[in-house]
Amino acid sequence: MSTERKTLDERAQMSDLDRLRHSSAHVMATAILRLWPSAQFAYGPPGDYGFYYDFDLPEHRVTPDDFEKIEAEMKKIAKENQKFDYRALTREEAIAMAKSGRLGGLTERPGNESAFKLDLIDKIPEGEQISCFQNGDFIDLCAGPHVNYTSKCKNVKLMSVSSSYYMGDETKPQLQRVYGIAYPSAEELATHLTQLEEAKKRDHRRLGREMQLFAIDEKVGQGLILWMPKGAIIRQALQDFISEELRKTGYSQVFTPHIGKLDLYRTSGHFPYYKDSQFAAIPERDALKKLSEEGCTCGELTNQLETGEIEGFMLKPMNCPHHIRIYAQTPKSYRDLPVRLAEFGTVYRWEQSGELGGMTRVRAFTQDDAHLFCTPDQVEAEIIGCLTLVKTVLTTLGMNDYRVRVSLRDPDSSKYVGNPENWDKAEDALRKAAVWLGVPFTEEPGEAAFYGPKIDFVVRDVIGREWQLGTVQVDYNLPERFELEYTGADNKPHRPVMIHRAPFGSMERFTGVLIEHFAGHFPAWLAPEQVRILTVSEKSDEFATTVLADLKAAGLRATWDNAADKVGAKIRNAQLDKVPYMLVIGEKEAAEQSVSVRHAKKGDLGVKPAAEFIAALTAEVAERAL
RNA sequence: GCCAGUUUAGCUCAGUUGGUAGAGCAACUGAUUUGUAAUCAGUAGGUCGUCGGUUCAAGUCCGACAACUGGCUCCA
Repeated sequence: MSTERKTLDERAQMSDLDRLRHSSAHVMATAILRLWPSAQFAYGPPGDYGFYYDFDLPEHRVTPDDFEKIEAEMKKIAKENQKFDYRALTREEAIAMAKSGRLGGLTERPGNESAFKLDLIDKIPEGEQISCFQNGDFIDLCAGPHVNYTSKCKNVKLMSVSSSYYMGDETKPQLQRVYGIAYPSAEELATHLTQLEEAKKRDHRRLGREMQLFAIDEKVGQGLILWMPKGAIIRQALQDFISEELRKTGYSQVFTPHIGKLDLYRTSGHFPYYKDSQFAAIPERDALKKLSEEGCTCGELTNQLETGEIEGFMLKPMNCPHHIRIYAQTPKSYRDLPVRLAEFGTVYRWEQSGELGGMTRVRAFTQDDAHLFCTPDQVEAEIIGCLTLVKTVLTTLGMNDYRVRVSLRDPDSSKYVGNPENWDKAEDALRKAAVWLGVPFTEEPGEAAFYGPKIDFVVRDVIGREWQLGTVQVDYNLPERFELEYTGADNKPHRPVMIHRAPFGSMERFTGVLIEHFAGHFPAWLAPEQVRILTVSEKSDEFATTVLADLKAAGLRATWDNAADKVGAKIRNAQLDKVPYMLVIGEKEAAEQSVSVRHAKKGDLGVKPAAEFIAALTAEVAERAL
């Protein structure tokens, strides 16, 4: 949520829904003031599903226990049907009202001036109309627009309380923030709440545990994913899929260690510049011993590691430097380019503890990484190759709702490395590639990294959340820092361009998003258990044994539920385990060598000869059908 | 890292003003041989997140720490 002031134009275009939500924020502020009159409000915009308001209230910490009270007051205010009145103010009037505590208050509040409102007034450009809105006794500095009456704001529900920094600035004091949702009708509100329940059911953290796909263990460490056998099957299937595509498109696969010398990262510029987001450096054994004998402090050690007086190692925060050194092993000619080095490379980053969550934000993750080294002329074709791969990946998985973000440099800034002509060329290449791709894309000037422009794929999941997954980045910086070269047709040394790309982003985040995308119902090629045989009674055991052996011989992941349960119970269990195919085998099927096929999502698929089913499923898996 | 909330059996949860820790599901054992979403009975399972404090007595009250959840900040 941007805290920048919206222009009047943007405000005039505010949707009816946003008006309702913004007005609901005012109603909530009114309610909170009735309960705690000293509250000082800062900023209360509409959001995706509702609204929030940030405020300072030292006398009371709002907790979810207070929601009932606040909501009751809000309902009362809605019932009072207060009118939202607009009033234009001169800057002097506005400042006077803020100083008296009247802005963002129900009354004048001597000795409790509206400091945030004063600051907001200060931020309103000279010449722009300053205004306030009043509903009942509550007056708030506000450009609007609003709904006409508070009675419109009756379908609201407070959702959570949290904290935020004023203007999103970490150095500013923390405020309390209460989030609520608001809809025009009670039905829409109820629908949204139902959707939230559904979303909870497909939460990858919950499904990951229930389906035993992965675990995060307190003893192992925060943000460190343990892939359990079933999760590992999914990951392996995904890696096989990528590897196959890489072979088809001329990549070379490499392997590199998980650590590298600090000097490597001094050259790449990642150490010590990004040291706060990396695991601490590992000093060399001998250096450590010597320093300890000299009685060296921790601070001195850190210092010497940074300056390079003592050497050490680092868990790799990215794979590029290793790949670069592979490129540099032999002299390259323009005829050798492009060189495409791929690796499922595990990297380690020290994310702040509060940022960790499930599989989507972790401290050790494996990128489906590759680095392409090419001539400036090849950049466009290589980018198109990368985008094709990302598109293939997303299409294969049925993730068709995505947008593409092209991050370009800020033309007014000088922080970028590489020469402007190459930047123009690369940005143009990215733009062309995005057009060629034929999906909606936005250009975002100023969003490029200092080393080059990039394209990100932002995938929208089934419940509307967006995830940044695949990425393709052009890099002029690292080839420079590592002094990479190739010999051109002119027999002179040239500097290659490097492209970083990862279609999944990381195996962890991608799998997490996939779990939610499929709600745990993976297509057969990914499902940890593809088929389960359910026998009706022991009378069919002999045939079931044959079918199981045939399934396994066909390379399918099959099991047999031969417990003494009723078929109904076996189906229920298989269904809860989200096994895509269930084969019911009873005396009838055994007699005709057939299986009664049931699909976890499609239901009853009828009786088929066993051999026919096995052939069909084998084909389905091979073509990675959804 | 910051703010807030949460933490009781593998899972979902109950546990009264402080007085010997409970249910359902799962697991295990036995019986049942069953036809498209739950067969019956029994058994076992807990240092109530960890450490400390108050108290005759702590799952319950207080403190510190940890993990998790929701946000904030961050994501090369």
